[in-house]
Amino acid sequence: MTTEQLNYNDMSVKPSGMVDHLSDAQWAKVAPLLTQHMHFAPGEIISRRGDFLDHSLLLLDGLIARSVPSGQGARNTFVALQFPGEFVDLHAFPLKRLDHDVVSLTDTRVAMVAHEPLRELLNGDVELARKLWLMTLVDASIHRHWVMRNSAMRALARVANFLSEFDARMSVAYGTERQSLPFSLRQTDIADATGLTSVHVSRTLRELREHGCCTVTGGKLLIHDRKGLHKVGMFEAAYLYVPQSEMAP
Amino acid sequence: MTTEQLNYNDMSVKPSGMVDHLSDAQWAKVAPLLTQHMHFAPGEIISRRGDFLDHSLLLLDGLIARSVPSGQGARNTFVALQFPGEFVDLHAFPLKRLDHDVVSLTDTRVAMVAHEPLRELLNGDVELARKLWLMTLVDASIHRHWVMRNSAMRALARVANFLSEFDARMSVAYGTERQSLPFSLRQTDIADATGLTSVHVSRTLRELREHGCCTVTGGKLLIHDRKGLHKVGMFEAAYLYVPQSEMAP
DNA sequence: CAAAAAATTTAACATTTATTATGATTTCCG
DNA sequence: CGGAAATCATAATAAATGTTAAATTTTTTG
Repeated sequence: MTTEQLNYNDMSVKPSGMVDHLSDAQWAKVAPLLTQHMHFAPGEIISRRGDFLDHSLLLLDGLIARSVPSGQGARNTFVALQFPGEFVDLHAFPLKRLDHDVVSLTDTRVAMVAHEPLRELLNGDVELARKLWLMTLVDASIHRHWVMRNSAMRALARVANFLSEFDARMSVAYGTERQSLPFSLRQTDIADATGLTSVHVSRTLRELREHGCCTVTGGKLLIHDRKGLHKVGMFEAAYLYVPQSEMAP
Repeated sequence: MTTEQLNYNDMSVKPSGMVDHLSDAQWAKVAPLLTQHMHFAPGEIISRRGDFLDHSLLLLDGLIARSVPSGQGARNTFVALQFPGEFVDLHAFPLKRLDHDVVSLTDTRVAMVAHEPLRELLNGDVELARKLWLMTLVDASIHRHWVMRNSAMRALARVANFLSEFDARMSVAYGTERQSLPFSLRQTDIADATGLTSVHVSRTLRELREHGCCTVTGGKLLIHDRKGLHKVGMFEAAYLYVPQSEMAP
C-alpha cells in the first residue's frame, strides 16, 4: 500500500460510474474530502472483518472484492465486487464495524474520505445524504441479486449472469459498452463469487465459449453475442439501478 | 388485506426488535407517522417488483418474505425475511422502485409510514435519518450473510445456520430467548430461503433432529441444543448488528 | 530468453443435491 | 367429527457439482 496526499484538488472532474447518482453540484461538495489517495497491489487486504473504520473508500481504478472466510479455512466467498466509481465501504459510515474483509483483486487506486468531515458535510445537506444512502442501497439490491443467482441458478446460467453483470457494471464505470473488455479476475475469483469450484468454472466457461456467447482469456472478456449471453444468464439490469445519464439508448 | 386507521396513537410504546436501534426520543418522533395499520393473510402479495412505493411498512406481527421469481416460473427465491420490529421495505424510501416482491408468510400486522411526512421528519433530524440509514444497512449485512450461506455452505450447515438466524432474530423481536418458539414457515419456505428443494430440506431437518440439535414440527421450533446447532451451522451473530440493549448477558 | 510459478484444462471418480413418485401425516374447513 | 387439501416423509433414480490428480498453457521473474 502506498499513500499520496494531493495538495491540489484533481478530483474536480466527476468520475463516471455509480457516483453518477450525484449531481455535478453534489460532486463538487464531496470531491474536496477526497484528496488523500492510496494504491494497493493485487491481493492486499485493505481492511478486515471486525475492524472499526473511521473512513470510507471511493474506488478510482481497479477491482475490489468484499470477502468472507467461508467455513473451512481455505476458500473465501465474495459477497460483493466493487467497480471504479463506486464506494467500497460507505456502509461503514453508519455501521462503523465491518462484517467482511475488503481485498484488492488488481492494482487499485482509491480515494479516502474520513467519516468526521463527511458527517459535517451531510449534516448540512440532507439531499446529498439521501443520495449516499441510496448508493449503499444499490449495493444491497445487488446483494439480493447475488443471493438469487447463487441460490437458484445452475452453473451455466449463474456464470453467464455473473459475466453479464460484470459487463454491465464495467460499461457504467467507463461510460461505454465494449465488445472486448479488460477482465482481471482469475477463474478462482469467479468461483469465489459464484459459489462454484474453479474446476467447474473452467468447464462452464468452455460451455459458454462453445455456445458462442463469450470467451474469457488473457485478461480479456470477449463478448461475441451479448443478447445470447443475457438470455443464457436470464440477465435483466433493473437491479443495478443505473442512473439515467448512463441509460442513453 | 384490511386497513385500520387509529384515531389515537397506540404506538407510543416502542416495540422490541430492530427498532431498538432508535432511542425512546427518536421513537416518539416516528410513532405519530405510524397510525395507519394493515392486516394481511398468509400468502398475500403486499407489493410487487417494479412498483413505485410512496410509503414503507414496519412489521408489527407475523413474518414477511422479500421474494424474487427465480428463473423457471414455479419456484421463488427468498432474498430476505423480516421479523416483527423491522422495517420491511424502508429501502424504497431512497430507492423508490422495488426490485422484489413483498409477501406475507403468516397473518401479519404492519404499520404504514408515508414517505412524504417521513422526508420532512428526517430533514429536521439528521441523527434519526442516520439511524434509519443504519437499519437498512443491517438488512444489507444480512443479505451478505445469505450470499455466503447459500453459496458456500452444504445443506446441513446451511439449514442449521438458517434456523440459528431465525432463533436469534425471534429472540430480538420478542426480547427473550426460548427453548421452544413459534415457527410458521413450511419446509418449502425454508427451501426457498436456502436454495434447496423441499425434499432435501426434509432430509436435512431429519438429520438435525437425529443430531439432537432441534426439531421443527407443528408450527414450533424446538431447540434441544442451541450450542450444538450453532456449531453445526457455524453461526456467529455479529452480522445481525443487534443493538446493545438486546445483548444483555 | 529461460526457468519457475501460477493458472487453466481435462479426465476419472465421488458426493451432494435434484427429480419423480407414492404413501403417511397433519391441517383446514364444512 | 370427517373428508379434502396441504404438507411432510421416504425411497429410487438421475443429474449436477465437487474432488483429486495430472498434463498443459500462460504469466512472472531472474
